[in-house]
Amino acid sequence: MSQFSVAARSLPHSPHRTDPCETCAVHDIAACSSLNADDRRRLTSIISPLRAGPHRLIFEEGEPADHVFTVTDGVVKIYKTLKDGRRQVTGFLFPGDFLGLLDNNVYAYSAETLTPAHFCRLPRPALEALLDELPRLRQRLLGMASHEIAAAQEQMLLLGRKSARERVASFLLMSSKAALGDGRSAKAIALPMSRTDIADYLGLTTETVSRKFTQLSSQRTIEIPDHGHVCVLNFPALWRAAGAS
Amino acid sequence: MSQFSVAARSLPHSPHRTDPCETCAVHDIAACSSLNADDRRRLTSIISPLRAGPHRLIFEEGEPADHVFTVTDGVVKIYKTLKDGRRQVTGFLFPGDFLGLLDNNVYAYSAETLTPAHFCRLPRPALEALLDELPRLRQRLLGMASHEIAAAQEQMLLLGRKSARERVASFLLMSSKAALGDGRSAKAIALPMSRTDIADYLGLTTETVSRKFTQLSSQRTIEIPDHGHVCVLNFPALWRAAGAS
DNA sequence: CGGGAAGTTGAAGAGCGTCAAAAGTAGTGG
DNA sequence: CCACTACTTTTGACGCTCTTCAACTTCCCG
Repeated sequence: MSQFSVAARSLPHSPHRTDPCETCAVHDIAACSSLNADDRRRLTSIISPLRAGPHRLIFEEGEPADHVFTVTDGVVKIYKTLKDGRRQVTGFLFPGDFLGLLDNNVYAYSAETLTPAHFCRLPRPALEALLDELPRLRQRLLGMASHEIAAAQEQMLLLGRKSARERVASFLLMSSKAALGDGRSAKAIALPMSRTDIADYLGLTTETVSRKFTQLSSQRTIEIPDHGHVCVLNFPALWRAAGAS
Repeated sequence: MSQFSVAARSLPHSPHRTDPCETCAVHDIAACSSLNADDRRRLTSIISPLRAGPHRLIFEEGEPADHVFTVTDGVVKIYKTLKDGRRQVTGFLFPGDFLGLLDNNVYAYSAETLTPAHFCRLPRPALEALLDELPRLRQRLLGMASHEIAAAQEQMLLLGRKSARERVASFLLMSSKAALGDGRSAKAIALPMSRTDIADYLGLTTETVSRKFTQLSSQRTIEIPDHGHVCVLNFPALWRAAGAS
C-alpha cells in the first residue's frame, strides 16, 4: 500500500548477482524466467546494460522516450520541475523498480541517480513487441502500475493534507518499510538522498525538513548518527507523528 | 498529459446511448467491440448496470474490493481520508473512467457520486478471467494506468510546489480541457463539484478557493455566472496564473 | 589540513488556515 | 408564488505554520 517509490517496485530486491537478468524486474515474472534458451538469448540481445555514476541524469522530462529502464543496482530519483526551478520529486527508485512507463512518446519526468547505479535498458519498440508475445509480462506491468497508482494517491494525501511533522514521520516510516524489504532492520534507515531531495519529495524546504528531523530526534523518537542514517527509537511515537491514516 | 482525473479516462465521452456497452470503457477497445456474438452475450451476462443518485457512496476505502466499475454517465469523486477527517480528493471521474484498479484486495480509496450516475459493474474474478482471454483489454488497461500515473505525478507537482493561485488556475485549465473532450467550448467550464470538493482536490480550504476564484474574476481572467459554471475570459492570463510547467 | 558544499539554527515575514459572520442559493411546503 | 429554512459560498479579521533570508556549523574530498 504505502510503498516508497511512485514507480513500480517489482520485488524486495535481493543482493546483486552476476546474471543481469537475475535482479531484473523481468526476471521474477514467470514469463521471463520460464523463457526457453532461444527467447532468453533473444532478450539478452535486445537489452543493454547501463552504468552511471552518482548524480547523473539518465533522461529528462520532455525528451523523446526511446527506452525504458529497470534499476538493477543503486538508487534513483524521478522528478518534475516548473519553469522557475521549483522541483517535485515523485519517487525514489530502488533495484527492481521500473522507469519509463508513460502514455505518449516523451518522458513525463526526469530521472537522476543518487548513488552509482546499474540499469537494464530496453528500446521501447522492443518492449512493445515483447509485451505482445509475453502476456505475463504485460500482466506483471499492469500489477506494478496498479500498485504505483495506489502509492501515488497516498503521496497526494501526504502532500495535500499532512503537516510538515506528519510528512517527515511518514517519510521515515516509508523508508523503514523499504529497509525491511531489503532484509535489513526496520530500525536502521539508510537515507541515500540529500535533505534537499527529501524536501522536494515532501513538498517542503530543506530547512523545515531539518527542523523536523531535529525535533523528532530531541523527542527521542529517532536518532541521527549521521546525515545518511536514521535509527528509529520509538515506533509508536513515529506512527503517531505520522498521523496514521 | 495534464488529464483531469487521476483515474484512467478511456475516451471523451459521447452522449449516453441505449446499449450500455456503447459508452463503456470496454467498448472502444477493439478487444471488446470485435467480440463475436457469443462472447458479447457472455460479457453482458457478467456485467451488471448500477445507478446511483447524487452524493451516494459507491464503495469505501478499505472495504473488500469485489467489483470494478466503469462510469458510463455522471461525475464521481474518489478520495482518501485521514482518521481525523482530513480528506484528499485524488480525482474526478467522468464517463469512460475506470474505478477499482488496485493492488491488493481492498479499495485504496472511496468513491462517491457528485451527480446522478450510471456504472458498468464487473466482479473482480470475472475481470481477471476476462483479462486472460482478451489480451487487448489488458493492453488497454495498462495504457490507461500509465496515463493515470502521469496525471498523478502532475498532481503531486501541483500539491507539493504550486501556490494557491496557481493551483486554482491549473484546476480551471484541467476542467477546460475536460470540457473540450466533451465536445463543448473550452471557455465554458462546468463545475459539478462543490467548493469543498475542489479544495480537497487542491489541498486547500474552501475559503482560499473562493478567494482565488474571486481574485481571478476581479482581474477579468474568468467570469463566474453561477456556482456551477466558470467562463474563461483571458486564456493567456490563466496560463500565466497557472505557472505553466 | 583547507575549501566548498551540505546541513543546522535563528529571526522575521508571507501566505494560507481558522474562526466568525454575512450574503447568496436551493429546496420545501403553505 | 412566495416565504421559510438549511446549506453553500463569500468576505473579513486574526493567528499560525512554513518559508525566506542569513549566519553558523558540520561534513566531505581533494
